[in-house]
Amino acid sequence: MLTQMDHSPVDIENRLKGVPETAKPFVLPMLGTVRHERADAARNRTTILAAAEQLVAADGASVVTMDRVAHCAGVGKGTLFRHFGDRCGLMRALLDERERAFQEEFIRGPAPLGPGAPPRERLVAFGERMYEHIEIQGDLLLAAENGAPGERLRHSVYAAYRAHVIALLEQSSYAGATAYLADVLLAALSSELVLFQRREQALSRLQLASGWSELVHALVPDERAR
Amino acid sequence: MLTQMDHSPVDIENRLKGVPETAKPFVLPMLGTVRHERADAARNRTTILAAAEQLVAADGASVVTMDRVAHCAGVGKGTLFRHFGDRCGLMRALLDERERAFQEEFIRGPAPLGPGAPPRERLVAFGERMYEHIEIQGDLLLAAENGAPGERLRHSVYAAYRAHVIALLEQSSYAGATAYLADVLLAALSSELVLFQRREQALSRLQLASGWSELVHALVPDERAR
DNA sequence: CTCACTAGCGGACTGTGGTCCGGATAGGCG
DNA sequence: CGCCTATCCGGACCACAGTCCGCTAGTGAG
Repeated sequence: MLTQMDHSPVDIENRLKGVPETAKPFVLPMLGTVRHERADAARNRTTILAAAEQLVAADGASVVTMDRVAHCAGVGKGTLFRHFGDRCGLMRALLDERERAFQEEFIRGPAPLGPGAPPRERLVAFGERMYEHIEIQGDLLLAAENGAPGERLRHSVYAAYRAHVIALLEQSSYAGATAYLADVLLAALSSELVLFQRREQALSRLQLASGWSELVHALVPDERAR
Repeated sequence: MLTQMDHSPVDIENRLKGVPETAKPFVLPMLGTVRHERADAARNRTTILAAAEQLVAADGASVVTMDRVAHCAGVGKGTLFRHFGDRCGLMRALLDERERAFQEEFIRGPAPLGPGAPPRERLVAFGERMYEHIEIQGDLLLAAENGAPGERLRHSVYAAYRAHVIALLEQSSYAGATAYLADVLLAALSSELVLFQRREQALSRLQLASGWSELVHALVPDERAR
């Protein structure tokens, strides 16, 4: 009917939406700081997450509907979407804690995943850790990614992985286009592909790990070669 | 109401459905032959395809709804689903002709895409041709693939690509796990990723092509090395 | 040509994701 | 303590994919 603006769940955008330029102090809140969430809202968020977690654990992520989560949490459907934007957002929120820990591991954790090991070894470890991650969170990852096509690639989680892989490639003496190669390597670790390989192709975890190691060794030069 | 069999659009399954074992001659029709489609049904199929094609050309695949196609073709919605199974099936049908030609090219066409060139060159050509394919059919490919997660990997189109790449890898003297590598290479050519690289990352076609070429050269040994 | 059989048809119906807006309320402020 | 308003709530509502089933008409047999 009017401007078909995207329905982003990001709070900042809502905040800046239709503000008439009154005497409101022109302050852009620091990114990352959340302007005081009302107590009932916070309570609802945790209630919803708990309900969702329970339902996912019981029935599997793929059959959990927003209606059921809302009903089970004792809130209206609008509340779910207010907090999480869309279904994928809710799933991502469920993954958030593990995801955060995972990122922490490869950014600041111990070698070979974290800093200290040569970049090629870190890449190998990264892939193995990602396979493990997918093994554990499989269905949830699938549910979190299956939104608009290409949405997962635009999201901050992917951006973090991408930045990490690019950094490792640059630390190695890889001569080619690092961004391109990073996307290719991450494509090899996408949950959709990996779950297909595990379930349909019946590849063992070992086969995946050795395939990945081979791949990285073929593509990424040893640090000493620089 | 009865056996909840999957709603596959494949004719063979329908054919074998609830046949009582009367005196019907026990004949398995050759695969690929379609048991006589009624004239009105065939007419409807082409009408639907024409309507869909027109709508996709006019508005883009992503906003074309089944209702609109049905209405625009002057048939009921049930008819669409009878013929094509689901939305992705319709999109795939729209792609079918080009897809067929593409496959023909790399199976029986002239070198370097077809047989005659060394496998590594054929792989490079395959990627370039795939990039071109995605360039032209982008949105339609996206619409055709965005179904249940992993469905695209289970489909015959993917299987054909996969078989082709595996064959090329085996023809080269690649020593590792060909199936794993084939999936990785195809992941690098998935329309989702490629459209992301083109549109979000603003990579040029040339950058993609050279990235791909680099990738293949790093991974696949030259034939003479065998 | 006629009949019977069944493939095919169509559109009402269901389930799900996502939107909207009138009403309720937390919590800062006087 | 009571008011005021930004914030939040809830569920009615919409759009769309996909299902179902009673009816129609094409087709092959006789």
